Amino acid sequence: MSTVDKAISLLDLFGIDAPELGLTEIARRAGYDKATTRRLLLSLARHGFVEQDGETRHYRLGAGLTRLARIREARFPLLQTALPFLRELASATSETVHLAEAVNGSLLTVLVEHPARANRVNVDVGEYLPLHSTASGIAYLSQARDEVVKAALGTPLAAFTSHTVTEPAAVLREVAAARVRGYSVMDQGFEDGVFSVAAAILGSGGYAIGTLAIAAPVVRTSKAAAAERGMAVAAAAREISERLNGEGFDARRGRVSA
Amino acid sequence: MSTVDKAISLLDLFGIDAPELGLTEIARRAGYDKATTRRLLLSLARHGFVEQDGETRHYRLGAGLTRLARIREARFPLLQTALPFLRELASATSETVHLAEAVNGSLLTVLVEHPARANRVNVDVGEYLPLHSTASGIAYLSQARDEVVKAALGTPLAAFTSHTVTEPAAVLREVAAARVRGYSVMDQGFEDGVFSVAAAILGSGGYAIGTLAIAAPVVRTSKAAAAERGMAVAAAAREISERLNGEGFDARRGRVSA
DNA sequence: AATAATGGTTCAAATAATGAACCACCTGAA
DNA sequence: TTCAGGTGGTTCATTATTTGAACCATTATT
Repeated sequence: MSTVDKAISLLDLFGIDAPELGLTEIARRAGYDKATTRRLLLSLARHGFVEQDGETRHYRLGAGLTRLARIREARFPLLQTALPFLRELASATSETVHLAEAVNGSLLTVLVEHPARANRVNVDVGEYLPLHSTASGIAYLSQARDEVVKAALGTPLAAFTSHTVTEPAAVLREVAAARVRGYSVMDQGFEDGVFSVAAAILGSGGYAIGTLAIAAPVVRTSKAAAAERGMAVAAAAREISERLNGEGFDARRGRVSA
Repeated sequence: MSTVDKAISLLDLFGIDAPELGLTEIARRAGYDKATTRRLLLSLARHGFVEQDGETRHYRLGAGLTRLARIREARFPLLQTALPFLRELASATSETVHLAEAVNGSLLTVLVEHPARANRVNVDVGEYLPLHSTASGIAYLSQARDEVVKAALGTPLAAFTSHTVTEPAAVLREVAAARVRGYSVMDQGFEDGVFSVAAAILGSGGYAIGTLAIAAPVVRTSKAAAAERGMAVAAAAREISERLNGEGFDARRGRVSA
């Protein structure tokens, strides 16, 4: 493992649940020596990726990340483009709506809108979504390159609930169905009691770069409700893709026409 | 220079002006060998800090940054808290309003609201602001630790325009004036034709963690207008500080009371 | 006063980073 | 077709950086 990987992996220790950590704690969690850990943290701090509290001496994520994230957004305004659609869907359906982005062949939750009601599905920003057992994952695979699909189903598939489909062939059937339907459906494949629908957001190459999903308690989900939500995410995902890739983007062909 | 620093410094090559770069280009700009550069990029890509376009093979900033930036924001909601104030100020004054955050003793622009008019001051997200020659810098120093002020004025001060004040003693007088007044004033110290006012945003320790500034063309700036803008930024900065640090935050004492 | 935490530092030994030279590929020119 | 010059990407002996056990200073806690 390269030193750079070690340094960056330190950043992954900071989550919503553990926003500030001491040196010894970080070294212990990461499994590196204290001296090493400190040197890595200093490098990260030099670029504003972490910062140290003057009083407690604890470390936390720094503002340099915000800067780079905003430069990326300027180039690729996924969040900005998608946000109004998430709001709209969350308010129309009164269910949790979340946006995931493809990173290294994994899906990463980057934006969540929770409805204002007590019994709802909770999704956290920063959560990774397995490809074979979430509506988002199936939707993503339905518009991904063949190699990506092969890679995703090549390793053994984990069973998260008693409903999780773990045979690659069965997953592939779901993927194909989603491609035809325009959206994917997942009944408690990742978490018990959660029913989701999702659709892929396409990049200029015509392949999925992310997904938009609605997650609802299974008790509030009828066949009709699922279809309705599915049509809604599919429409929103299509609209987001078009805005993202500019005019002249044909969803059928999935390429920017010259 | 550590390997980690080299890797992270590659990210700094991606700006608003150069959002996508090829391998050779990156190696050339960074001054590293092509093989080295590629290995560093692969490490960064493994964590989603950069991603590679499948067709052009060019690299750009990745979605992993967004994830970490959002985790930070969850802990420290400066952008979220400040955004409505920036909007409000920009619309009330019809001038450019920008928010900067302290990173390693430098000020970094993280949020900008431009007014809907042709003749305005342009500020870019990601820009660093010199401490001695911008209204933001002076405001920051007016609420910074003594060591920070000493460090900032210890090295020779660059003259950006014919108006730039470069004698440490004169800068210190400006800093003191800003502390008394509650906001700082800068007349074309960084860019000709630009007049700015700024106020510090305080962290829970009572020291500046960032600044809020209004930048206007000097032709639209009278003494009265400057005072008015100054009062407005000061009030907004105070309000943001209070919200950020929770109730019980006393701006005078600048500490969270137990 | 002893104990056990913490953050931080040192330097010889171990390991990982480096870069010149090398492909393979593409594009435009002759 | 062939060549030149441009990509992105790879290899491996040489070299420089990273590593970590042991160390110190400080701060609670017993």
